[in-house]
Amino acid sequence: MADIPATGGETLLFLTDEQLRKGIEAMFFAYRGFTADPDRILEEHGYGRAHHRAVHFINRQPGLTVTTLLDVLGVTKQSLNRVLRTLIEDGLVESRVGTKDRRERRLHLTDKGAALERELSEAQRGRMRAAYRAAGPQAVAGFRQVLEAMMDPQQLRHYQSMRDGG
Amino acid sequence: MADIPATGGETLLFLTDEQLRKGIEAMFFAYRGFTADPDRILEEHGYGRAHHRAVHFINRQPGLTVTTLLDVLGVTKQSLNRVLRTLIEDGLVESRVGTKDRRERRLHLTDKGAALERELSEAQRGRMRAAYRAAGPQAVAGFRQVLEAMMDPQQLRHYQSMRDGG
DNA sequence: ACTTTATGTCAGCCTTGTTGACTTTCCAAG
DNA sequence: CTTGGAAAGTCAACAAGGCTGACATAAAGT
Repeated sequence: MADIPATGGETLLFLTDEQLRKGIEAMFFAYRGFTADPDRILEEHGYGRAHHRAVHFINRQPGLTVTTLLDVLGVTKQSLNRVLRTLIEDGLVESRVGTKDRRERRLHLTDKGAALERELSEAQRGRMRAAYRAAGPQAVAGFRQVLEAMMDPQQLRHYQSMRDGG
Repeated sequence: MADIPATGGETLLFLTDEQLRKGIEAMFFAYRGFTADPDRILEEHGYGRAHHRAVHFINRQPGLTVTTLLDVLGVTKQSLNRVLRTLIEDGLVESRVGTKDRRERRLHLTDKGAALERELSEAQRGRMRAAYRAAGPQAVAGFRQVLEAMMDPQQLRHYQSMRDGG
């Protein structure tokens, strides 16, 4: 990337519109690749991306409430409920009444749900792993820095709420 | 990131599932931020993301044919046509019969279309610029390396077909 | 003349998002 | 104990934007 040393020691970027547009299109095309493998698997099972997202976050944080999941996903409860209902009906997700507050529904994956989650995330991790290996460790660090800086503060909060594996 | 030097001089990454999952969620949350600003603007104008994508690529490559645009966007002609028709009716896009091959329709933005494109891309570039500045030049290079490695070969082809501003 | 390509269009379907209205359950404060 | 409000679920209706299939037209190529 074109950059020039600044007087203070840090570097200043030449952020031309062309460079920024390149970054924008990189996001667009890469996101397509990012979802391509799970999409294929989901189609075989008769599910969509919305199901993937639900299953992913339930797996990440077993026992989370519907409200929490709504907040993370950023959709309406009606929209989520449609997805959640089919997952529960199909026996992938279990909805347990909260022990302390019995209005809450604590969401868990069943064995069947965990199996689908594994299938989906293995495919997605496979591509991510390949991209990481191809780009190298320094690139990976930069990748995550830029993505984090691109998030809305609310989203960043959800992102950071996890234990970090690296 | 955790990495260990290998015997050959290159580095081997510890690609734990946790690290990969973090990268996956970074993509998910960042993509939401990435589309948030244009989405707001589009809504004011009564358009959707599909219109944004069409306008973006027509602006990038004025005079491109419908078939080319279909290939870049990766949707069906029926789907694109619906979007393209409203853009032409609203006077944002002009469809000119090809001079050499008169079956082709060459797509161009009108002044009005270019104005919307500018409004959208300025918002999106604004966020991208802020993220780039926050992360620094080295991070930006890594960001693009990982994204490129994540694309499908076909998508990579479209991505690379452009002149690179950096 | 015939085939193929590029484009457009109609009809219908699905997923996944939305809003609005309403109910049930249940915790917690008065 | 009653009541307010939060959590959850449900029904209806709608829109955007994907998809398939079928078909029409114009123009290019063989």
